Amino acid sequence: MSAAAPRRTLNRQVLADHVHEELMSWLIDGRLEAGANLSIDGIARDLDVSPTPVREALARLEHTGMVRRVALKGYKVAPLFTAPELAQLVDARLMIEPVNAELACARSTPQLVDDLKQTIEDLRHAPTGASYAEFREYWKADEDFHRLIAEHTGNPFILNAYRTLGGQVQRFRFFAGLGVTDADNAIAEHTAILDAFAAGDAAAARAAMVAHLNGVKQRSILDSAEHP
Amino acid sequence: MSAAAPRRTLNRQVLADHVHEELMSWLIDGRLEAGANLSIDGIARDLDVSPTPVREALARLEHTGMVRRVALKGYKVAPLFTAPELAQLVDARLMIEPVNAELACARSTPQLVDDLKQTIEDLRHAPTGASYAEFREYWKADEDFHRLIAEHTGNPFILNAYRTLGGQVQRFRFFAGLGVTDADNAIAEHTAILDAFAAGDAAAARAAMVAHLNGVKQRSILDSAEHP
DNA sequence: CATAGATAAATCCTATAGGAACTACCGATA
DNA sequence: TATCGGTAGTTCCTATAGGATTTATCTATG
Repeated sequence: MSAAAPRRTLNRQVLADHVHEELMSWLIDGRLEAGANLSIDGIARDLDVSPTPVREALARLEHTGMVRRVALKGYKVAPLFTAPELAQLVDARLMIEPVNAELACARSTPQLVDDLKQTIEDLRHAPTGASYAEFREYWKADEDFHRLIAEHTGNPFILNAYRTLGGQVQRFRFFAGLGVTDADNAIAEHTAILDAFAAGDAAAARAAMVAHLNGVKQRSILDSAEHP
Repeated sequence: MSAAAPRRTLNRQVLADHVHEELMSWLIDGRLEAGANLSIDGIARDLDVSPTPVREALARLEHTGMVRRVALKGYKVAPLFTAPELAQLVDARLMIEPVNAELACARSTPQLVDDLKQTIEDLRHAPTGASYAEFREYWKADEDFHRLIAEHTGNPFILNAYRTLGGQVQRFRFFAGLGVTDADNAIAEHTAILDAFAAGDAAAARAAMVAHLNGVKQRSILDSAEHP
């Protein structure tokens, strides 16, 4: 690149971050087929970037489970979940999130209740169309609700464990297409959890979270049966 | 590098993997001070490698929590744990591992029982000296015990969540220096868990794991009070 | 016709070059 | 003396070059 001028000299931001976000959005939106090869050079060409930042972005992405790496072979998009895997994912969430709800409720603040209420409002108003952009708004509101609770446990390790699951949740939700089908259920169940928070009833919060996740589990299994 | 011949032409393995393991061992062994700058170029010089694989290794390492990154600033060794953080870490383990014990016990096999017994043997025979090499043997036996159980839940997401914690456990264990002080307790408590597995009593396995982790929590707090 | 070998392309991986920003230090000037 | 400015060094970040290996294609031979 001695003839052509450098493309981004004043753009004081890390290119690898941009690549990372771009790939993330491709993966969440399902623009990439499961099992597809993620060629480093190819992505670099597509994004008009050198392979170096692509390499770094993929390395960061690997631990989310959305991308698999084989040494000296390259990266691939991880395969889609099977129905049993969907159930297992919710089982793992059932291990963590009810405790989160109980802990967060015990340390709840009016601010938290307001924030949670806001995510439910967002959920209610988010379009449930099939478009990826729309779907993402819905997903974000849903994710925010659960993440806020995880953050309010006050335990960073728990939050980290929840995040580890969350990376997978993204793909799971897209795959199952729940954003379109179970909005009413999700809003009702989130509201039940919120009510427990507002009342300061930690045991009820825990129970409501269990009920919610069991609902998610059942509905996702049904959905995945319809879309083999 | 046109004059000097390429250093590793036949070495058919990824250099970034080697750098990754090397950094990991530096971090676990405590050879790196907390808060120290991890200069990409500097590490490259030290390991006689170009910055590219170092960059990739650090990107992979970031999610373990042992290393922090600030865009355009570089990487630093994460600060050591405080006593409340140690307690929180065990709290997070208490959320996951008792369930693991219950699930794994329900699906237990003679093979698993044998493997667990072996880790206890290793624990018993591992030197408890202050040398890093010795300490690592002890830590590995301990880690194997807990990981085997997590693997036998049959739920890859749970295993993943446990691993997320595990990355932190490494530093925690080194920091607190438990490997030297509580070997007898750990062996006894692991044996109690093993007995429950051998008897096929899932509830007892769960209870024994709770007791073990509570023991770890108390002892680590005591230790960290002694070594401020 | 089928198969073996060679050529070309794609790919991963590492090294190197160089730009931009920050830091430290040192000398010159008000 | 104190402050300002410049220079060298370090560091992060990205681009580019090139080696090694695999894959695909195509040709030549049995």
